[in-house]
Parts: sequence; structure tokens; C-alpha cells
Amino acid sequence: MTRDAQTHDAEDTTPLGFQNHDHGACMADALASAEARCAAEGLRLTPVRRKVLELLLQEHRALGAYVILDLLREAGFGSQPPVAYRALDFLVENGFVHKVERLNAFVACAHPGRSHSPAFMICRMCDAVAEAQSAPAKGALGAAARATGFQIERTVVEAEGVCPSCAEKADA
Amino acid sequence: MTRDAQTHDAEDTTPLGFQNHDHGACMADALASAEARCAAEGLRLTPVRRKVLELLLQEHRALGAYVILDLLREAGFGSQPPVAYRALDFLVENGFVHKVERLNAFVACAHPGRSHSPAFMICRMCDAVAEAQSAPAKGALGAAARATGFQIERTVVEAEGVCPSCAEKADA
DNA sequence: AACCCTCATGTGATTTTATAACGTTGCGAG
DNA sequence: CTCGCAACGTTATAAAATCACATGAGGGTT
Repeated sequence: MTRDAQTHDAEDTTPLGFQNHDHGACMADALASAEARCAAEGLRLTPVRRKVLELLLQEHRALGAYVILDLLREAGFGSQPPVAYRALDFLVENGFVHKVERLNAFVACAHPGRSHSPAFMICRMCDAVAEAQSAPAKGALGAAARATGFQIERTVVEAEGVCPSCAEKADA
Repeated sequence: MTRDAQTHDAEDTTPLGFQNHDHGACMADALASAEARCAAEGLRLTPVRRKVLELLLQEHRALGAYVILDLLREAGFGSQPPVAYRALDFLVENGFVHKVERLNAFVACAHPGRSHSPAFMICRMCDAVAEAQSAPAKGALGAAARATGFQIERTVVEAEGVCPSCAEKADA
């Protein structure tokens, strides 16, 4: 089971990513990349984990753990919180998925394979999330860290605002 | 969360802010500044709100809402969650306090009065939090936003790592 | 085959974080 | 005064995350 079910719903309601792109391809890429890396590194992309990754790849939005859990239940997996959290932990640890702290929610990584220090742009109107690269240690923050002797291990960069398509609608 | 909490020899030195500073003064400044601004803008710095601000100013650490709530109860205020959350909402809205998303916790603003887009350095060992300025829209993120037409309204920048004094201890 | 070991999964219960809903109070404006 | 409004207090509940423990599926060894 759990081969690509691809329940793409209603056609073009989609403010999913900010820019148009071949979503099917971006999804397939990411899955393939994940599979390759798991094979290479001896990681186990089990059915639940794979399913969670697929669910997240289907949307350029962050999904809460409980939404994911509901979808898992519908797909016949276990329905208690740890099921979702454990799969998410695995995916986050291995960089396939990122947690958006601001939303307590999760998005599929949009830059599979690359080493990343992701930065997110979160639309407060439609909840779309786009991922960019950040280099926070290069700017003012890095300077402050060096000045005080703080050793940065990981950074969270999240911008909240309005995505292009919502801005357009709001103007109207 | 997996952020433990614990056995820390309570006495030893200063894990509070990263750099030594006149804590009493920094606290008094911040309080005075808050009072001034509330007076100027017709905001009501009520007893609960003031107390919460004081509690947060006493430590350069982020406190969870429920820790604050306990302290409020001890101080004779109401003891139900909304009491703390409402005071925190007020303080955050007006920039006296910031929420550290990564910790689901709150810190007093260290740069009272200034317009700020704060960046935090969070020590994963002692939970100390230092506040720096960030200019996230200037770097790669800003470029990505302009490129896609995303309008940034607010940014969250949080670095997790090890503060100087914990790094020292760890070396030993 | 049987055995052991490890990691993943399933489930129930609980903890932690945050809001909803509703009544009461204090205070200024008319 | 009394209306309206903002802040407060309390009960209850929702949402997010973890703990604890049992079962199960592979892999390797003998």
C-alpha cells in the first residue's frame, strides 16, 4: 500500500507555493532524493515515515502534527499522537522536513539534499510557506555571536507576512 | 519538550546573560522606559502586567507562561492561565516582552524603546537568552522575499547553541 | 530452524501550552 | 448616576507534545 495516491483536490484554488512550479516534479524529486539518501545512509524510510513525507510534499503549507495524524488514521495507520510525532522526528532529524516554530507545524523541505539553514516566509492569510536559504551567521546576528562568544549550532529564521497572491486579493 | 530542566548547581556564577552588566540598572531602565511609554501612549501598565514585566526582567532567561503563572499566584494574583496569557499578550503587543518561539516562552525586551526586530541567542544548556538586533530583510531572505513578492511584516530569528559560560564548563 | 538484539510501531495515559466563554469590577465620559 | 469599556477572575476545554509500556518486524548468529 501507500504508493502514491496523490489525492490532488480542487484544481486551481492554489496559493500553495508563491511561485508557480511543476509541483508533481518537485514532489517526485523530493521523494526520490529522500529514498536515495536513506538507502545510502542505511536509514529506514518505513511506510509511516514515507506517508508523512508524501502528505507534507503534497502541499506547500505547514501541517500540524494532529492534522497529519488524522490523515494517517484515514490511511490506516495508528492514530495516537506518538505515531505522527515519531515519524516527524525522524524526518526532521534527517532534514527531509522542517518544523516551523512559529506555527508549531511542519513543512517538507524544499531543497532536498542541500545542506540547509532554512528560512521560511509564512503567509498569514493563506498559511502558505515558502522556503529560502538563510545565512544568519553572516549578518548582525553572527557578529553579535562572535562578540559574545556564543556558539551558534542551529538557527530559526521565519518571516511572517503576506504572499503575492493574497496581497493581490487584498488590493482588490 | 526535550528541554530538560534540572540539577544545575544553583549557586555557581552567572549563567544569566552572556555578558556581565549592571543588572539592576538594566532592569530599572526597562521598567522606567515601559512606564514612560505607557504614559505617553495611554497604555495601562496595570499591576499584573507590571508584575509580569518585573518577573521577566529579573532574569535573562525565557520563562514559560505557566512558570509566570505560578509566580503570579505566589504574588497574590489570579492563578488561571488567562491571567498570565493576557498580561503577556499586552506586553508582547507593545514590545516590552518578546516570545521565543523555539521555547514557547517569554523574555523581557533588552532594548527598550528602540524599534526592534529582535534576534535571540538561546543557550541549550542553561536556557539563557540574549537579545541582539537582526536585519533579516537585508540578507538572503530579503532578496528572496523581493524576488517572489512576499511582503515581510515581522521576522523571527532565533539561534540555538551554547553560551560562553556553558562552553567553558563543557571544556573542563 | 531457533535465538537474540534492535529498532519501529501501537496504544493508553498524562503533561504542557494555549483559548473559549462568561461573569464581575473599576473607572471615565456623557 | 449609569452607560460603556477595558481589565480581571474563574471554569472549562482545546491543542500540542511526551511518557511508559507492550507488541512486532527485521537482521544477524549459530
